Amino acid sequence: MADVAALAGVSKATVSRVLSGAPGVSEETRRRIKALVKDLSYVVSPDASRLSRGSTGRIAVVMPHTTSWFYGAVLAGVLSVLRAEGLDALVYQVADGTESRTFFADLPVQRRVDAVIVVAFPVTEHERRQLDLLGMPVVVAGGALEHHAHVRIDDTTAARQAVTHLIRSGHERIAMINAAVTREWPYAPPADRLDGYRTALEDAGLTVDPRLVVDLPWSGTMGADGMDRLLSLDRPPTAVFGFCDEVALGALRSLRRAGVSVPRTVSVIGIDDHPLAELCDLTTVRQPAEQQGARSAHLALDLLGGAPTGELHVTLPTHLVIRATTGPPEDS
Amino acid sequence: MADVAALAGVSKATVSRVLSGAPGVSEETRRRIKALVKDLSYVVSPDASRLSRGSTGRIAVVMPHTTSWFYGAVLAGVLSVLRAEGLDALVYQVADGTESRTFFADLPVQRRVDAVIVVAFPVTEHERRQLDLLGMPVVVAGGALEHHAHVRIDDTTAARQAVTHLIRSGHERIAMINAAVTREWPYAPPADRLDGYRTALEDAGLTVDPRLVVDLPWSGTMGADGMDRLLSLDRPPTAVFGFCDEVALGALRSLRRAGVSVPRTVSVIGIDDHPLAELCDLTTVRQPAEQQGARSAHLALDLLGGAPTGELHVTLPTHLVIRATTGPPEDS
DNA sequence: CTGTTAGCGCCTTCAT
DNA sequence: ATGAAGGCGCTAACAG
Repeated sequence: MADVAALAGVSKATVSRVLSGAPGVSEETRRRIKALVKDLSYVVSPDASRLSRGSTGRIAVVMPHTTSWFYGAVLAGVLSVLRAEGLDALVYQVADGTESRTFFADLPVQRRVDAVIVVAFPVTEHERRQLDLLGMPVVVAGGALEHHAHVRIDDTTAARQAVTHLIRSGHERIAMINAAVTREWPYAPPADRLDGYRTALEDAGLTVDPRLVVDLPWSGTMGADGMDRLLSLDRPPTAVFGFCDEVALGALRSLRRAGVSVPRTVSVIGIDDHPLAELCDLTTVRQPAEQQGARSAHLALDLLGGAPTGELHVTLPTHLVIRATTGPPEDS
Repeated sequence: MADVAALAGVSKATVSRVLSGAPGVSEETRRRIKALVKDLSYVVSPDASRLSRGSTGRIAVVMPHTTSWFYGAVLAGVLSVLRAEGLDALVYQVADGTESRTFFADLPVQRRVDAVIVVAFPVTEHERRQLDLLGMPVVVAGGALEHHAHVRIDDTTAARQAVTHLIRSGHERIAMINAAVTREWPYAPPADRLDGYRTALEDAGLTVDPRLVVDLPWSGTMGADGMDRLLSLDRPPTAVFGFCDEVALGALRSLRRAGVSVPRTVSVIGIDDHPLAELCDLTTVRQPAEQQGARSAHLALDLLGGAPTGELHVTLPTHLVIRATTGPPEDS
């Protein structure tokens, strides 16, 4: 910048003003400096700028992993909003317990970012306190956290929408394959979807048969495993509600391999509307993943702006998407 | 840091030495300062540190989108390596033509990072030149770029593995549903997979029937659309090779809806080994996405270290994964 | 409107 | 082994 100033015959201050669009520079010198800057293809050093300005111009996105659709979509939403605002995103992947421990112990985001967006992450009480003493805005996408802004869906409602659809189709023996929430697959509050399943049944005057609820730790094939278990029952269910689409797709595999007709003999429904759900003709409840990311980013920006103008706790709606894996039960 | 120095009764220089692990400090003062630092839970400002040191401690990851499995997996690989090295990742999503244009015009990564990892991105000649004048290491993951390091698979070979598997199973009328590469879905070199398809057929003494090659611009359902087209042929193929798993899964949907038995009447194969391929029992050729990310990150680190010790052009192997969507043709 | 003067927080010679 | 001083590149008061 010193060079530019010298070549333009002005002071660094003036160049700085031009580059930051600050007022108080004559149109003419402004034009001259701009031309020179373009000529030299000069760009300011954000770090130096931030050092003296105070803010980093970056925000951290913390997620357990980046591979599955949900996290990718949330990230996409965050990025598109931040880019528009000229902010950079630092992505931190905090997968297993070890990484989580060191992350919250070292808090590597300290002094590196102006705000943190935590994506669908089960935060312990201790970790929450760590987050608090970070002293910067924290917003949660796809979950909730005491004392902090968040954007999410209502998991209980989503589950009810799914199960109610099955009930309305005439089903009475409805099973649920539930994912025990772990560090590796934490993307919904532990019990919300199960609660939705239960209340939907109860509201319809149906009883909850504990044998029809399969609880498994997350794995790529847990949906298939869960379905196998259900198929080995004396009286298998006529419909299955999967914790999420990936679980439901796993259930479909077991049914296909077992030669069970879908939806004639067994109906299957999930939650998410994963892109591949469409290709598998899976009935599901859609949740807006990208929007959750985008709204979180907006919330973070608001918080940064100092004026939390809107609501700090956003719940986005979910919608039933009926495809080909659900239908009336065989004997009805 | 000034505070720490004052409280410890030493100079900032000493504190700095301790914090950066530099030699020339007595064990005793070192211990004392460390304790104090922990007490105050003080951390250095990376920005300030970098300002005076010169490097940013960050590297940029540029990808067309973050939603699909491949990109997420590559990102995961990159992140795990960088984290181990204490480097931060700035993620840039450059989706459509407009974003791409502004990205390469403004080069927002300038002065913000020490190196750039470009993920599976079709770079034009002009853009390549822009990248060159960035003056920092650029490595390509999942693709190749003149003058730059890269990590990828051999797409031609992968396609040959897939098609050869079909040929060995006895198929002769083998179709390909090819994704016309676009900005939105650029994750393989335009013609490589098609070439692999062709040479595999030719090597087996089979003729390439142009009617069996469907070229469609990328979309979520292009696999299904392509399959519909193939099914409407006078003599439909007995096997279909999809550009990638998502295309193959789309083909499966069309076959299922049309009541065509798989693999009895038509076999289907893809490339990727997408996590859901397993749930759909899809035969495919696996490519190591996460590894491509990890290796790219290592390459970037090497380049940063100044000593490009290893090979700068890495090609990772792919493997056939046989599942349930391929088998011998009906009449053989 | 423009230039001068201080820092921002840290690292790095060079002395001591 | 430690301290003092200068500078990294830029912005933010103040002056003019």
